Amino acid sequence: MTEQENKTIDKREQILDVAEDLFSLHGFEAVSVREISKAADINIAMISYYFGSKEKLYEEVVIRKLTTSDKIIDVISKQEKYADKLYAIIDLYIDRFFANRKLNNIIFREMALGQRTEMTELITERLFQNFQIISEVIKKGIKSGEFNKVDVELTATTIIGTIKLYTTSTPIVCRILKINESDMSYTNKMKKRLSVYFRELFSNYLEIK
Amino acid sequence: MTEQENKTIDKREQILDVAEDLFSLHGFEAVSVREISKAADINIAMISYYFGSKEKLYEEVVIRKLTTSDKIIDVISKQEKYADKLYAIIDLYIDRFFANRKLNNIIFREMALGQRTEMTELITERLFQNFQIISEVIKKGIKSGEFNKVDVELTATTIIGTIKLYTTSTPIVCRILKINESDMSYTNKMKKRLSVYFRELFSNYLEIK
DNA sequence: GTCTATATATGGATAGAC
DNA sequence: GTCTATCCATATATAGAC
Repeated sequence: MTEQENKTIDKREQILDVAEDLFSLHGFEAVSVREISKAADINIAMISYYFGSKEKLYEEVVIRKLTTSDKIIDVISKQEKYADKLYAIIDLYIDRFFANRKLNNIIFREMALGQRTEMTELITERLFQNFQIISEVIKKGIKSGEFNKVDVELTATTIIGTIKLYTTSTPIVCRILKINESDMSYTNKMKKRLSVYFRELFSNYLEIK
Repeated sequence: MTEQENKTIDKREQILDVAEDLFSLHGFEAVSVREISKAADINIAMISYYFGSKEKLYEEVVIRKLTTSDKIIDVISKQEKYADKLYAIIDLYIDRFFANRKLNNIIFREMALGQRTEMTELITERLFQNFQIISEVIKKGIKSGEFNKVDVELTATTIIGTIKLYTTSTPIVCRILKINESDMSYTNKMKKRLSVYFRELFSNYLEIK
């Protein structure tokens, strides 16, 4: 790879990062390519040059992180008990949701709009896989006799729904937990607290004592 | 009230209903006043006439349903056990979230944007009240010895988070539950299922046996 | 690859006739 | 209250010079 090619990729990534920030903060329609070009410190024409259009840029912002390969199977296989498998997945999802907060904002807004496009199909597919993984573990746990017979789908949505609320509705969550919104140091404490909470919740609901 | 006044109120309400639909479907920025006026079958100039601006119209769409008085206190007081109080609140919230699906879409999108405006303050305040009511019941239940000592705030967010996922991420939920998205008859079944699920979940987690 | 200048469309809002 | 016509700001996208 030549230095020039490297530079080009950097520029592209730089634009994508800035765009992700802005789209996450204000939504697709509210952000202009002018803003993006200004924030990314590039000429406005470069966005058309690199991506073709604002819409294509938006799609690439979403898709680039959606297609990263999954190492979740490894995480699961390391644990013997189904409960531990589940908790390992939950911890992984907590990490991911907090790390990809911005992208999640974009994704779930797109979901809420509920318009069928190529992109929403891709997102739905991806989120569905997450649910499938959780559901599978719970189902197998039930079959093995380790878990109670519970509503598998709703249990899975409780996990996603609760974590999602924490990463996409910051103002209200900060209000509830009496945290200063500008103080982002709470993230780690929050992740730990969520992790502990799910263990307590499901050790009562799921695990047969 | 004269007939003319009545007609005016109807027109206003009509515009507000149509606007709520469109804002919920596409978001504030993506909807033009031209679209709204067309869909509401009124002249475009009437929106300025009635509301002053697009933004004011948007605010009124949100605020009009946010200021309805609460009968939640009645619902709680009818129940003796804290568990039954909690389940009564949950059922009420399930009803409300499903009934106000469109508005919730708008509200939580506004939350996700996380920009401090007069309106978001109002929304945050309102949502916070919901959390407070749930939290209070759980706290009192713990104090009375009826409930286990749990993470009160996270338990409350699980309730809201799970219900919210069902009403704001329809495509993925339909996918999970293997429901046809266009078939809206599932709503009642879904509400019942959620209600039963929360009872099972919390009878294990909260209630001391 | 990078820039300026511009074509073109669409948006919100309102002046002024009725 | 209702409408048409129009103003003006801002948007995306691109042609063409360098």
